Amino acid sequence: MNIEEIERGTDEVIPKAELHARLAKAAEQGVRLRIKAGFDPTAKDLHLGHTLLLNKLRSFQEAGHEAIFLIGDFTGMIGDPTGKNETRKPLTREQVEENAKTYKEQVFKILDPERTTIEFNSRWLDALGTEGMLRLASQHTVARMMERDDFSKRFRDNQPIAIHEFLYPLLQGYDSVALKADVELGGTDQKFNLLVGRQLQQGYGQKPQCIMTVPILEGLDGVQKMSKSLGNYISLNDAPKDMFGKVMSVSDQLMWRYYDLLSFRPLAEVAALKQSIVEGANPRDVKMLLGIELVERFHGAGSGEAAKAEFVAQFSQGQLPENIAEIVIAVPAQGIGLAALLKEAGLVASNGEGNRMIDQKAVKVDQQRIEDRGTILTPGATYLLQVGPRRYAKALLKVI
RNA sequence: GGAGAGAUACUCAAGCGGCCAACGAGGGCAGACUGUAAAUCUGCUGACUAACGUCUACGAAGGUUCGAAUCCUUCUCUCUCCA
Repeated sequence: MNIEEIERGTDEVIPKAELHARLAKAAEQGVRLRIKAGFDPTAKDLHLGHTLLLNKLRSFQEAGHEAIFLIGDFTGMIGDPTGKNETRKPLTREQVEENAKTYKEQVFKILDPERTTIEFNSRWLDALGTEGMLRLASQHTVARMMERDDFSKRFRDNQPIAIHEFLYPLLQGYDSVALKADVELGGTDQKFNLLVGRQLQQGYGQKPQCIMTVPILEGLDGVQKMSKSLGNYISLNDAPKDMFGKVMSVSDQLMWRYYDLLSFRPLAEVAALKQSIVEGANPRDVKMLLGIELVERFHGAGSGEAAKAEFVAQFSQGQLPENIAEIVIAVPAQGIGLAALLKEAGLVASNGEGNRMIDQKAVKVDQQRIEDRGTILTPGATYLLQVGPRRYAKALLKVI
Protein backbone atom coordinates (compact mmCIF):
# COMPACT_ATOMS: atom_id res chain seq x y z
CA MET A 1 0.00 0.00 0.00
CA ASN A 2 1.55 3.23 -1.08
CA ILE A 3 0.72 6.81 -0.42
CA GLU A 4 -0.73 7.14 -3.85
CA GLU A 5 -3.49 4.65 -3.02
CA ILE A 6 -4.24 6.36 0.26
CA GLU A 7 -4.59 9.69 -1.44
CA ARG A 8 -6.49 8.30 -4.37
CA GLY A 9 -9.63 10.23 -5.15
CA THR A 10 -9.15 12.71 -2.33
CA ASP A 11 -9.79 16.39 -2.70
CA GLU A 12 -7.31 17.83 -0.22
CA VAL A 13 -4.81 16.60 2.33
CA ILE A 14 -3.77 19.14 4.95
CA PRO A 15 -0.92 19.31 5.65
CA LYS A 16 0.24 16.86 3.10
CA ALA A 17 3.87 16.67 4.09
CA GLU A 18 2.96 15.97 7.68
CA LEU A 19 0.69 13.10 6.77
CA HIS A 20 3.50 11.56 4.79
CA ALA A 21 5.84 12.03 7.70
CA ARG A 22 3.41 10.47 10.15
CA LEU A 23 2.77 7.51 7.88
CA ALA A 24 6.47 6.96 7.47
CA LYS A 25 7.12 7.22 11.18
CA ALA A 26 4.26 4.90 12.05
CA ALA A 27 5.55 2.32 9.63
CA GLU A 28 9.01 2.64 11.09
CA GLN A 29 7.86 2.22 14.67
CA GLY A 30 5.16 -0.33 13.92
CA VAL A 31 2.45 1.93 15.34
CA ARG A 32 -1.10 2.24 14.10
CA LEU A 33 -2.39 5.70 13.33
CA ARG A 34 -5.90 6.50 14.52
CA ILE A 35 -8.03 7.41 11.54
CA LYS A 36 -11.33 9.04 12.39
CA ALA A 37 -14.36 9.43 10.19
CA GLY A 38 -17.63 10.69 11.55
CA PHE A 39 -21.07 9.77 10.31
CA ASP A 40 -24.28 11.53 11.02
CA PRO A 41 -26.86 8.84 11.47
CA THR A 42 -29.43 10.83 9.54
CA ALA A 43 -29.89 8.51 6.60
CA LYS A 44 -31.71 5.25 6.76
CA ASP A 45 -31.22 3.94 3.28
CA LEU A 46 -27.51 4.12 2.61
CA HIS A 47 -26.20 4.61 -0.89
CA LEU A 48 -22.81 4.50 -2.55
CA GLY A 49 -22.18 8.15 -1.79
CA HIS A 50 -22.09 7.27 1.87
CA THR A 51 -19.39 4.69 1.28
CA LEU A 52 -16.66 7.02 0.04
CA LEU A 53 -15.39 7.69 3.52
CA LEU A 54 -15.55 4.00 4.31
CA ASN A 55 -13.48 3.24 1.26
CA LYS A 56 -10.90 5.72 2.40
CA LEU A 57 -10.87 4.27 5.90
CA ARG A 58 -10.30 0.93 4.28
CA SER A 59 -7.28 2.25 2.40
CA PHE A 60 -5.74 3.24 5.69
CA GLN A 61 -6.59 -0.14 7.19
CA GLU A 62 -4.84 -1.85 4.34
CA ALA A 63 -1.82 0.23 5.18
CA GLY A 64 -2.05 -1.13 8.71
CA HIS A 65 -3.87 1.61 10.58
CA GLU A 66 -6.83 1.76 12.93
CA ALA A 67 -10.18 2.97 11.63
CA ILE A 68 -12.44 4.75 14.04
CA PHE A 69 -15.99 4.69 12.81
CA LEU A 70 -17.62 7.46 14.76
CA ILE A 71 -21.38 7.59 14.85
CA GLY A 72 -22.49 11.12 15.64
CA ASP A 73 -25.47 10.15 17.73
CA PHE A 74 -25.19 13.24 19.91
CA THR A 75 -24.54 15.72 17.14
CA GLY A 76 -27.21 14.04 15.02
CA MET A 77 -29.75 15.06 17.58
CA ILE A 78 -28.61 18.67 17.38
CA GLY A 79 -28.87 18.87 13.63
CA ASP A 80 -26.32 20.23 11.23
CA PRO A 81 -26.93 22.69 8.42
CA THR A 82 -23.92 21.54 6.42
CA GLY A 83 -24.13 22.45 2.78
CA LYS A 84 -27.72 23.47 3.04
CA ASN A 85 -28.85 26.88 4.06
CA GLU A 86 -31.53 25.56 6.29
CA THR A 87 -31.47 23.97 9.65
CA ARG A 88 -31.64 20.24 9.53
CA LYS A 89 -34.34 18.77 11.63
CA PRO A 90 -33.00 17.24 14.81
CA LEU A 91 -33.49 13.50 15.17
CA THR A 92 -34.92 11.72 18.12
CA ARG A 93 -32.75 9.27 20.02
CA GLU A 94 -34.83 6.39 18.64
CA GLN A 95 -34.28 7.46 15.04
CA VAL A 96 -30.59 7.92 15.66
CA GLU A 97 -30.28 4.45 17.14
CA GLU A 98 -32.29 2.91 14.34
CA ASN A 99 -30.09 4.52 11.72
CA ALA A 100 -26.91 3.68 13.59
CA LYS A 101 -27.93 0.04 13.42
CA THR A 102 -28.22 0.26 9.64
CA TYR A 103 -24.75 1.71 9.47
CA LYS A 104 -23.29 -1.08 11.53
CA GLU A 105 -24.86 -3.69 9.28
CA GLN A 106 -23.24 -2.17 6.23
CA VAL A 107 -19.81 -1.00 7.29
CA PHE A 108 -18.18 -4.39 7.59
CA LYS A 109 -18.86 -5.12 3.96
CA ILE A 110 -16.09 -2.60 3.42
CA LEU A 111 -14.08 -2.34 6.62
CA ASP A 112 -11.89 -4.92 8.30
CA PRO A 113 -13.48 -5.61 11.70
CA GLU A 114 -10.08 -6.40 13.22
CA ARG A 115 -8.95 -2.85 12.69
CA THR A 116 -12.16 -0.98 13.31
CA THR A 117 -13.41 0.72 16.44
CA ILE A 118 -17.00 1.87 16.55
CA GLU A 119 -17.64 4.87 18.74
CA PHE A 120 -20.63 7.04 19.62
CA ASN A 121 -19.88 10.62 20.43
CA SER A 122 -22.58 10.81 23.08
CA ARG A 123 -20.09 8.86 25.21
CA TRP A 124 -18.05 11.98 25.89
CA LEU A 125 -20.40 14.74 24.78
CA ASP A 126 -23.12 13.72 27.22
CA ALA A 127 -20.57 14.02 29.96
CA LEU A 128 -19.34 17.40 28.83
CA GLY A 129 -22.07 19.37 30.59
CA THR A 130 -22.71 23.06 30.46
CA GLU A 131 -19.45 23.93 32.10
CA GLY A 132 -17.44 21.82 29.70
CA MET A 133 -19.43 23.26 26.85
CA LEU A 134 -18.56 26.81 27.89
CA ARG A 135 -14.92 25.92 28.24
CA LEU A 136 -15.02 24.43 24.80
CA ALA A 137 -16.77 27.46 23.35
CA SER A 138 -14.11 29.74 24.81
CA GLN A 139 -11.55 28.05 22.57
CA HIS A 140 -12.90 29.72 19.48
CA THR A 141 -13.93 33.17 18.39
CA VAL A 142 -16.84 34.47 16.39
CA ALA A 143 -14.48 35.96 13.83
CA ARG A 144 -12.82 32.60 13.25
CA MET A 145 -16.18 30.89 13.08
CA MET A 146 -17.23 33.35 10.43
CA GLU A 147 -14.35 32.20 8.29
CA ARG A 148 -16.48 29.29 7.34
CA ASP A 149 -17.70 30.03 3.86
CA ASP A 150 -21.20 28.83 4.59
CA PHE A 151 -21.53 31.09 7.60
CA SER A 152 -20.04 34.20 6.06
CA LYS A 153 -22.16 33.77 2.99
CA ARG A 154 -25.33 33.41 4.95
CA PHE A 155 -24.41 36.32 7.15
CA ARG A 156 -23.76 38.48 4.12
CA ASP A 157 -27.05 37.42 2.55
CA ASN A 158 -28.99 38.09 5.71
CA GLN A 159 -29.84 34.43 6.12
CA PRO A 160 -30.37 33.26 9.66
CA ILE A 161 -27.60 31.45 11.50
CA ALA A 162 -28.73 29.77 14.68
CA ILE A 163 -26.34 29.98 17.62
CA HIS A 164 -26.13 26.25 17.98
CA GLU A 165 -24.76 26.02 14.48
CA PHE A 166 -21.62 27.63 15.84
CA LEU A 167 -21.41 24.89 18.43
CA TYR A 168 -21.54 22.10 15.92
CA PRO A 169 -17.99 22.47 14.55
CA LEU A 170 -16.73 22.75 18.11
CA LEU A 171 -18.39 19.52 19.13
CA GLN A 172 -17.11 17.74 16.08
CA GLY A 173 -13.66 19.09 16.78
CA TYR A 174 -13.93 17.94 20.36
CA ASP A 175 -14.58 14.43 19.08
CA SER A 176 -11.08 14.50 17.66
CA VAL A 177 -9.75 15.59 21.03
CA ALA A 178 -11.60 12.80 22.81
CA LEU A 179 -10.40 10.23 20.31
CA LYS A 180 -6.86 11.59 19.98
CA ALA A 181 -7.26 11.27 16.23
CA ASP A 182 -4.16 11.32 14.03
CA VAL A 183 -6.12 11.77 10.84
CA GLU A 184 -9.71 12.80 10.22
CA LEU A 185 -11.59 12.14 7.02
CA GLY A 186 -14.60 14.01 5.76
CA GLY A 187 -16.41 15.29 2.71
CA THR A 188 -15.25 18.53 1.15
CA ASP A 189 -18.16 20.25 2.86
CA GLN A 190 -16.61 19.24 6.17
CA LYS A 191 -13.30 20.99 5.63
CA PHE A 192 -13.97 23.79 8.06
CA ASN A 193 -15.10 21.46 10.82
CA LEU A 194 -12.08 19.26 10.32
CA LEU A 195 -9.81 22.26 10.63
CA VAL A 196 -11.51 23.30 13.85
CA GLY A 197 -10.57 19.86 15.15
CA ARG A 198 -6.92 20.63 14.48
CA GLN A 199 -7.14 23.85 16.37
CA LEU A 200 -8.95 22.38 19.34
CA GLN A 201 -6.52 19.52 19.64
CA GLN A 202 -3.75 22.06 19.86
CA GLY A 203 -5.66 23.93 22.53
CA TYR A 204 -5.98 20.72 24.53
CA GLY A 205 -2.27 20.03 24.19
CA GLN A 206 -2.48 17.38 21.49
CA LYS A 207 -0.71 17.09 18.21
CA PRO A 208 -3.19 18.38 15.63
CA GLN A 209 -4.67 15.80 13.31
CA CYS A 210 -4.07 15.72 9.59
CA ILE A 211 -7.20 16.11 7.57
CA MET A 212 -8.24 14.56 4.33
CA THR A 213 -11.31 15.53 2.36
CA VAL A 214 -13.06 13.39 -0.21
CA PRO A 215 -15.30 14.76 -2.95
CA ILE A 216 -19.05 14.50 -2.90
CA LEU A 217 -20.01 11.62 -5.18
CA GLU A 218 -22.02 12.54 -8.24
CA GLY A 219 -25.25 10.66 -8.78
CA LEU A 220 -26.29 8.65 -11.83
CA ASP A 221 -26.97 11.84 -13.79
CA GLY A 222 -23.31 12.79 -13.38
CA VAL A 223 -24.07 16.31 -12.30
CA GLN A 224 -25.84 16.52 -8.99
CA LYS A 225 -24.63 14.85 -5.86
CA MET A 226 -25.89 11.37 -5.20
CA SER A 227 -28.88 11.64 -2.94
CA LYS A 228 -32.05 9.83 -2.22
CA SER A 229 -34.26 12.84 -2.68
CA LEU A 230 -32.94 13.36 -6.21
CA GLY A 231 -33.49 9.71 -7.02
CA ASN A 232 -30.08 9.44 -8.68
CA TYR A 233 -28.57 6.97 -6.27
CA ILE A 234 -27.46 3.39 -6.02
CA SER A 235 -28.69 2.01 -2.74
CA LEU A 236 -26.66 -0.55 -0.88
CA ASN A 237 -29.92 -2.45 -0.64
CA ASP A 238 -30.59 -2.46 -4.36
CA ALA A 239 -31.08 -5.93 -5.80
CA PRO A 240 -28.00 -7.17 -7.69
CA LYS A 241 -29.59 -6.71 -11.11
CA ASP A 242 -30.71 -3.18 -10.27
CA MET A 243 -27.34 -2.25 -8.89
CA PHE A 244 -25.64 -3.63 -11.97
CA GLY A 245 -28.10 -1.93 -14.29
CA LYS A 246 -27.64 1.41 -12.62
CA VAL A 247 -23.89 1.17 -12.98
CA MET A 248 -24.36 0.39 -16.66
CA SER A 249 -26.52 3.44 -17.10
CA VAL A 250 -23.86 5.95 -16.06
CA SER A 251 -21.99 7.85 -18.71
CA ASP A 252 -18.52 6.76 -19.78
CA GLN A 253 -17.09 9.87 -18.25
CA LEU A 254 -18.75 9.26 -14.92
CA MET A 255 -17.59 5.67 -15.01
CA TRP A 256 -13.97 6.77 -14.53
CA ARG A 257 -14.99 8.94 -11.68
CA TYR A 258 -16.62 5.92 -10.08
CA TYR A 259 -13.50 3.89 -10.74
CA ASP A 260 -11.46 6.41 -8.83
CA LEU A 261 -13.83 6.78 -5.94
CA LEU A 262 -15.61 3.46 -5.60
CA SER A 263 -13.44 0.72 -7.03
CA PHE A 264 -10.89 -1.14 -4.95
CA ARG A 265 -9.00 -2.05 -8.08
CA PRO A 266 -5.39 -0.88 -7.84
CA LEU A 267 -4.63 2.33 -9.68
CA ALA A 268 -2.29 0.49 -12.03
CA GLU A 269 -5.14 -1.75 -13.16
CA VAL A 270 -7.45 1.19 -13.67
CA ALA A 271 -4.78 2.84 -15.79
CA ALA A 272 -4.53 -0.36 -17.82
CA LEU A 273 -8.28 -0.34 -18.39
CA LYS A 274 -8.11 3.23 -19.61
CA GLN A 275 -5.34 2.26 -21.97
CA SER A 276 -7.42 -0.63 -23.31
CA ILE A 277 -10.17 1.82 -24.28
CA VAL A 278 -7.66 3.91 -26.16
CA GLU A 279 -6.69 0.75 -27.98
CA GLY A 280 -10.23 0.11 -29.03
CA ALA A 281 -11.92 -1.85 -26.26
CA ASN A 282 -15.62 -1.17 -25.69
CA PRO A 283 -16.19 1.07 -22.66
CA ARG A 284 -19.30 -0.99 -21.99
CA ASP A 285 -17.18 -3.97 -21.05
CA VAL A 286 -15.07 -1.93 -18.68
CA LYS A 287 -18.25 -0.66 -17.12
CA MET A 288 -19.39 -4.21 -16.62
CA LEU A 289 -16.26 -4.96 -14.63
CA LEU A 290 -17.13 -2.11 -12.31
CA GLY A 291 -20.70 -3.33 -12.01
CA ILE A 292 -19.53 -6.80 -11.09
CA GLU A 293 -17.13 -5.48 -8.49
CA LEU A 294 -19.73 -3.35 -6.76
CA VAL A 295 -22.45 -5.99 -6.79
CA GLU A 296 -20.05 -8.54 -5.29
CA ARG A 297 -19.03 -6.14 -2.57
CA PHE A 298 -22.55 -5.82 -1.26
CA HIS A 299 -24.15 -9.10 -2.27
CA GLY A 300 -21.34 -11.60 -1.95
CA ALA A 301 -19.13 -13.68 -4.21
CA GLY A 302 -20.66 -14.81 -7.48
CA SER A 303 -23.52 -12.34 -7.37
CA GLY A 304 -21.76 -9.95 -9.73
CA GLU A 305 -21.33 -12.43 -12.55
CA ALA A 306 -24.90 -13.58 -12.12
CA ALA A 307 -26.17 -10.02 -12.32
CA LYS A 308 -24.12 -9.44 -15.43
CA ALA A 309 -25.44 -12.60 -17.10
CA GLU A 310 -28.99 -11.56 -16.34
CA PHE A 311 -28.33 -8.09 -17.63
CA VAL A 312 -26.83 -9.31 -20.89
CA ALA A 313 -29.71 -11.71 -21.45
CA GLN A 314 -32.32 -9.11 -20.79
CA PHE A 315 -30.94 -6.01 -22.41
CA SER A 316 -28.35 -7.12 -24.91
CA GLN A 317 -30.21 -10.16 -26.15
CA GLY A 318 -33.69 -8.88 -25.51
CA GLN A 319 -34.79 -11.84 -23.44
CA LEU A 320 -37.31 -11.52 -20.69
CA PRO A 321 -36.12 -11.19 -17.13
CA GLU A 322 -36.25 -14.43 -15.16
CA ASN A 323 -38.43 -13.61 -12.25
CA ILE A 324 -41.34 -11.48 -13.24
CA ALA A 325 -43.73 -10.84 -10.43
CA GLU A 326 -47.00 -12.61 -11.11
CA ILE A 327 -50.12 -10.99 -9.83
CA VAL A 328 -53.76 -11.94 -9.84
CA ILE A 329 -56.22 -9.28 -10.86
CA ALA A 330 -59.97 -9.56 -10.61
CA VAL A 331 -61.80 -8.11 -13.60
CA PRO A 332 -65.37 -8.08 -14.90
CA ALA A 333 -66.40 -10.95 -17.19
CA GLN A 334 -66.46 -8.67 -20.22
CA GLY A 335 -62.78 -7.81 -19.72
CA ILE A 336 -60.72 -4.79 -18.77
CA GLY A 337 -59.23 -1.95 -20.77
CA LEU A 338 -55.49 -2.18 -21.24
CA ALA A 339 -54.70 1.12 -19.56
CA ALA A 340 -56.75 0.19 -16.53
CA LEU A 341 -55.00 -3.16 -16.34
CA LEU A 342 -51.58 -1.50 -16.43
CA LYS A 343 -52.69 0.65 -13.57
CA GLU A 344 -54.00 -2.32 -11.60
CA ALA A 345 -50.70 -4.09 -12.18
CA GLY A 346 -48.87 -1.10 -10.77
CA LEU A 347 -46.96 -0.36 -13.96
CA VAL A 348 -48.40 3.10 -14.40
CA ALA A 349 -49.80 5.62 -11.96
CA SER A 350 -53.09 6.31 -13.66
CA ASN A 351 -55.28 5.32 -16.57
CA GLY A 352 -54.26 8.51 -18.27
CA GLU A 353 -50.60 7.62 -18.02
CA GLY A 354 -51.41 4.13 -19.26
CA ASN A 355 -53.12 5.53 -22.34
CA ARG A 356 -50.27 7.90 -22.96
CA MET A 357 -47.83 5.01 -22.79
CA ILE A 358 -49.94 3.12 -25.32
CA ASP A 359 -49.90 6.12 -27.63
CA GLN A 360 -46.15 6.35 -27.23
CA LYS A 361 -45.64 2.77 -28.36
CA ALA A 362 -44.24 1.82 -25.00
CA VAL A 363 -46.69 -0.95 -24.17
CA LYS A 364 -46.41 -4.61 -25.05
CA VAL A 365 -48.73 -7.47 -24.23
CA ASP A 366 -47.25 -10.95 -24.64
CA GLN A 367 -44.37 -9.24 -26.43
CA GLN A 368 -46.65 -7.69 -29.04
CA ARG A 369 -46.69 -3.92 -29.24
CA ILE A 370 -50.17 -2.53 -28.67
CA GLU A 371 -51.03 0.90 -30.02
CA ASP A 372 -54.81 0.84 -29.69
CA ARG A 373 -56.17 2.46 -26.57
CA GLY A 374 -59.38 0.54 -26.92
CA THR A 375 -57.75 -2.88 -26.39
CA ILE A 376 -59.74 -5.05 -24.02
CA LEU A 377 -58.22 -8.04 -22.25
CA THR A 378 -60.52 -10.83 -21.16
CA PRO A 379 -60.21 -12.89 -17.99
CA GLY A 380 -59.12 -16.50 -17.78
CA ALA A 381 -55.58 -16.04 -19.04
CA THR A 382 -52.20 -14.75 -17.96
CA TYR A 383 -50.80 -11.80 -19.84
CA LEU A 384 -47.24 -10.60 -19.91
CA LEU A 385 -47.34 -6.83 -19.63
CA GLN A 386 -44.48 -4.50 -20.46
CA VAL A 387 -44.20 -0.74 -20.26
CA GLY A 388 -40.99 0.70 -21.59
CA PRO A 389 -37.71 -1.15 -21.21
CA ARG A 390 -37.85 -1.99 -17.54
CA ARG A 391 -41.37 -2.28 -16.26
CA TYR A 392 -42.71 -5.83 -16.32
CA ALA A 393 -45.56 -7.80 -14.80
CA LYS A 394 -47.41 -11.04 -15.38
CA ALA A 395 -51.08 -10.63 -14.72
CA LEU A 396 -53.52 -13.47 -14.28
CA LEU A 397 -57.00 -12.15 -14.92
CA LYS A 398 -59.82 -13.71 -12.98
CA VAL A 399 -63.51 -13.03 -13.17
CA ILE A 400 -64.77 -11.08 -10.20
C1' G B 1 -42.14 46.58 18.09
C1' G B 2 -42.65 49.54 13.07
C1' A B 3 -42.50 49.59 7.46
C1' G B 4 -42.42 46.80 2.92
C1' A B 5 -42.11 42.39 -0.55
C1' G B 6 -43.72 37.64 -1.66
C1' A B 7 -46.30 32.53 -1.58
C1' U B 8 -48.12 29.35 -8.98
C1' A B 9 -47.51 22.16 -10.75
C1' C B 10 -41.13 17.81 -9.16
C1' U B 11 -37.73 22.53 -9.41
C1' C B 12 -37.05 27.43 -11.36
C1' A B 13 -40.31 30.75 -13.48
C1' A B 14 -44.36 33.49 -16.64
C1' G B 15 -49.41 34.84 -16.15
C1' C B 16 -52.26 40.06 -13.11
C1' G B 17 -60.66 39.22 -14.70
C1' G B 18 -62.69 35.05 -19.61
C1' C B 19 -58.56 32.48 -25.21
C1' C B 20 -55.56 28.84 -18.12
C1' A B 21 -54.95 22.19 -16.57
C1' A B 22 -52.03 27.31 -16.60
C1' C B 23 -46.10 30.33 -21.49
C1' G B 24 -40.99 28.92 -21.02
C1' A B 25 -36.68 26.31 -18.98
C1' G B 26 -34.79 22.26 -16.22
C1' G B 27 -35.98 17.48 -14.56
C1' G B 28 -38.71 12.96 -15.48
C1' C B 29 -41.06 9.34 -18.80
C1' A B 30 -41.61 7.22 -23.75
C1' G B 31 -40.09 6.50 -28.99
C1' A B 32 -35.96 6.64 -32.83
C1' C B 33 -30.59 5.81 -32.81
C1' U B 34 -27.40 2.78 -29.36
C1' G B 35 -23.39 -0.09 -25.55
C1' U B 36 -30.09 0.45 -20.63
C1' A B 37 -23.29 5.39 -22.41
C1' A B 38 -23.06 10.30 -24.18
C1' A B 39 -24.85 13.50 -27.91
C1' U B 40 -29.01 14.25 -31.15
C1' C B 41 -34.18 14.24 -32.96
C1' U B 42 -39.58 13.52 -31.70
C1' G B 43 -43.65 13.15 -28.37
C1' C B 44 -45.74 13.14 -23.47
C1' U B 45 -45.66 15.05 -18.44
C1' G B 46 -53.34 16.56 -12.86
C1' A B 47 -57.46 12.74 -12.23
C1' C B 48 -61.87 10.29 -14.29
C1' U B 49 -63.89 9.12 -19.45
C1' A B 50 -63.80 5.00 -25.65
C1' A B 51 -65.04 9.99 -26.65
C1' C B 52 -68.13 14.70 -25.92
C1' G B 53 -67.02 16.23 -21.42
C1' U B 54 -66.67 16.42 -15.93
C1' C B 55 -63.96 17.19 -11.53
C1' U B 56 -59.75 18.82 -8.63
C1' A B 57 -55.53 22.39 -8.69
C1' C B 58 -52.22 28.49 -8.60
C1' G B 59 -50.39 29.17 0.48
C1' A B 60 -55.59 28.73 3.69
C1' A B 61 -60.60 30.43 4.48
C1' G B 62 -64.29 33.66 3.02
C1' G B 63 -66.23 37.53 -0.49
C1' U B 64 -67.09 40.58 -5.24
C1' U B 65 -68.41 38.93 -10.37
C1' C B 66 -72.28 35.82 -15.45
C1' G B 67 -66.99 34.30 -14.87
C1' A B 68 -61.06 34.65 -10.46
C1' A B 69 -54.39 32.00 -10.38
C1' U B 70 -55.65 37.05 -11.56
C1' C B 71 -59.92 42.02 -7.66
C1' C B 72 -61.34 42.57 -2.02
C1' U B 73 -61.09 40.82 3.35
C1' U B 74 -59.02 37.86 7.12
C1' C B 75 -55.49 34.20 8.38
C1' U B 76 -50.78 31.26 7.93
C1' C B 77 -45.86 31.12 6.41
C1' U B 78 -41.21 33.18 4.13
C1' C B 79 -37.96 37.21 3.10
C1' U B 80 -36.20 42.46 3.35
C1' C B 81 -35.45 47.21 5.75
C1' C B 82 -35.73 50.10 10.43
C1' A B 83 -35.54 49.46 15.97
